[in-house]
Amino acid sequence: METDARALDSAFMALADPVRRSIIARLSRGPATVNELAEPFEISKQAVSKHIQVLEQAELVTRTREAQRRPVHLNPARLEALTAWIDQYRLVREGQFRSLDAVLRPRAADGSE
Amino acid sequence: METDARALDSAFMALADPVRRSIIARLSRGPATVNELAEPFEISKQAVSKHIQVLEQAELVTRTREAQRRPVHLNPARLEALTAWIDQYRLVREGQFRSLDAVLRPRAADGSE
DNA sequence: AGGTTAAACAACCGAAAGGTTGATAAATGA
DNA sequence: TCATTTATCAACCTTTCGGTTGTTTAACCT
Repeated sequence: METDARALDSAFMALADPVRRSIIARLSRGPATVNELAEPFEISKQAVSKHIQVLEQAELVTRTREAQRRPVHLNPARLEALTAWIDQYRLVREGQFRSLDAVLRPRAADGSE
Repeated sequence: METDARALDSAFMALADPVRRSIIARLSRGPATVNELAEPFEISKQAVSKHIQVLEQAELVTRTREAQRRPVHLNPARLEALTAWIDQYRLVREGQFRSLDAVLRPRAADGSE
């Protein structure tokens, strides 16, 4: 399954921040509201809200509605897409040879993703 | 076992760019010089050189010296560190439905997986 | 030595990231 | 109805990113 380049851009970028990774870690234990997610951090709730928007645009999390709250849920499928991308190079490298790569990735030679 | 936060910052950030991911893809087929890496792109060689510096600081690649050339090599160990980070949350999530979700949403129906 | 090739260094620019404060919207509940 | 809770929207500011062009450094080859 070929993941779109923009999707990878936004997902990797979203994970390139300790606050957002911490939010992911928290959500792996179950959904949480913005207030709950903001609590451990020194920064403002608005800042955390922005971080959640970044994660949402990257489709790493989704949100539902419940009264005034908007619980945030982890989307493990996106995380899998990232490991899938990484693994294709991590694993290919094991064999170290171009021929193996040709077998695994019968594609153009210019490093398309 | 906990990878340093700064290392994750720089590594995920480095992968959040299509040019740099393409360079990783190319290097998975073996080392290459800056000129070779720059060739497929429209941007200047200096720009590619900067991209390589970003990858190098993230320790996703290393460089050796060979006459005037400075071949760039992939560092698969860093890629593994990233999948290791992702996997700890991707896998934990499998069994998670209770906790806050059950408390906050007695009539849950999200079907996001 | 002089010329060529490979690549980094440096200064600069526009756009985007990450933060702030203040105002607003939406649903709840007294 | 009206205050409260929850969270977003809107400006704004500063720093970083990704790109440019121009200038050096470093090693090679006659």
